[in-house]
Amino acid sequence: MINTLFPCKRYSFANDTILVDLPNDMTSLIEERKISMKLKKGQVLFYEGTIPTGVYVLKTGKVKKYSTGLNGKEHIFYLAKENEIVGHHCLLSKETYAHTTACLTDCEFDLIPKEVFLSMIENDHEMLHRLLKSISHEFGVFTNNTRILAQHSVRERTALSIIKLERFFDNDGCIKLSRKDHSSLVGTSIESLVRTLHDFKEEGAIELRESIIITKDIEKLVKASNFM
Amino acid sequence: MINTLFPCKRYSFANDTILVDLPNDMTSLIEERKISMKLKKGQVLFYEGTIPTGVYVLKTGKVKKYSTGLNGKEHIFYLAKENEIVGHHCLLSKETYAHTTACLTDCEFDLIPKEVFLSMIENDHEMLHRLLKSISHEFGVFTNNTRILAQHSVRERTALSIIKLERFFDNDGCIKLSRKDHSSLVGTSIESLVRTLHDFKEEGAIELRESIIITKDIEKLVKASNFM
DNA sequence: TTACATAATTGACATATATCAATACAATCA
DNA sequence: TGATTGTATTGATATATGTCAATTATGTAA
Repeated sequence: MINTLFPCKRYSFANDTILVDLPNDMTSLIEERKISMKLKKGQVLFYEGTIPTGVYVLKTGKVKKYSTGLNGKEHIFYLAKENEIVGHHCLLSKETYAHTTACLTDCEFDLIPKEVFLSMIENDHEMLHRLLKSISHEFGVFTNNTRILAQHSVRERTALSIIKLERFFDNDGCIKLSRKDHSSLVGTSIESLVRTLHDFKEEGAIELRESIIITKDIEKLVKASNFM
Repeated sequence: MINTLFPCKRYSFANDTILVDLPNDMTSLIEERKISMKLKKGQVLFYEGTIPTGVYVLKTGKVKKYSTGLNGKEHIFYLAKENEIVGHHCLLSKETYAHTTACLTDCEFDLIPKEVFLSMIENDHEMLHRLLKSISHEFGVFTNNTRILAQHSVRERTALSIIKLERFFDNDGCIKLSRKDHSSLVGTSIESLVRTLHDFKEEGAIELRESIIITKDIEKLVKASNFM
């Protein structure tokens, strides 16, 4: 539905198909070598500046990716959910992590050790191409995101964030995210976000229940986002 | 010098080593199939939304990459110069161009046709890895850029832009860029940029001569950028 | 349950920044 | 050379947004 109203592709990363339908030997290699792990809500998967030990497959739960700026203020530039790969960029660029990844909910991960992952892309062309395609696609998404930050108002960015968050949570329009995280995602202060949400509520675009946002009228939000 | 004052790497793309020291058969393949072309200052190399026909190697000159937003306002997210590859992302993601590329100066390009480039990455692992590394690195740079847009003031971003532009032009501190382009790069209005430049001049950080910026005191700019 | 901590909201206010309008300057061309 | 066009600068003003402070609501542990 929302896809007809909104060009979602240019606005979302979606790297959840990199590991599907791999040849059997790959799948069994992963099964054999993967390290399963669980983290609680709020815990950090890896920190900015540290050295990658592998890539993570998020089995259940949701995480935020952010870098830390002035006064320790978080800037969330991406949310990931089930079946997405996390932490592959820095492994591929052979650098330390450029950002921190922390859990928004309780999470389960499979850690694929560095050498396993690297040997996989060394031996499996299909996977290498998927990776390349995925990362190249993200380039366009980032282009869009920086433009939106540079040119759009807080009100417009907030509307856009709700549209994206509805898709991300995919739960009857219910969005569960703290005001702090939400404001870091939009790139504004908590207070400005709260006021904008209040406006959208008044206008009948959303409902607010115990800090949960429920979308009511996406078309109004699309109009408010002023994206085209 | 500036490298000691400033962590340049996290702030610059630098994809100028992808094609150097390739095996002889690659180099001769490129030589054989490349199409040389020249464009005048102001001309467009390719437009947002069109289909890629190959990748371009910028031999001489400088270009801007931008996407067009509200009211046709440009958002410049990257400047490229001699020896950089342009237009490879969309070829790899198999999408239409996510942005426009236009010449800031007279330019010379080598166009490597799509099928030649794709066969190169198919057959040369080294190049594939360089590409992957380069694009993954850009991910971290973009992370930084969005954070700077979200959290830093126009004054801070302007200072940062001058520091980056000095490196980019690499010409005794002389920066030649129109106010319009410069403001699109910083993500602000022309007037706000002009006023900020005026301030930096007053403070002795830069000089302004016939619309050219000459850096005088980088340390002052680093301080003004407030980047750490 | 109560007490405490954390999160969300609201209000008042200061200010950074965009916008509109006018002027000055520079570049190009006939 | 002057005329014309585009670019840069300055001024005045409105407003969106951030900040600080106070209040209310919510969640959590004893």
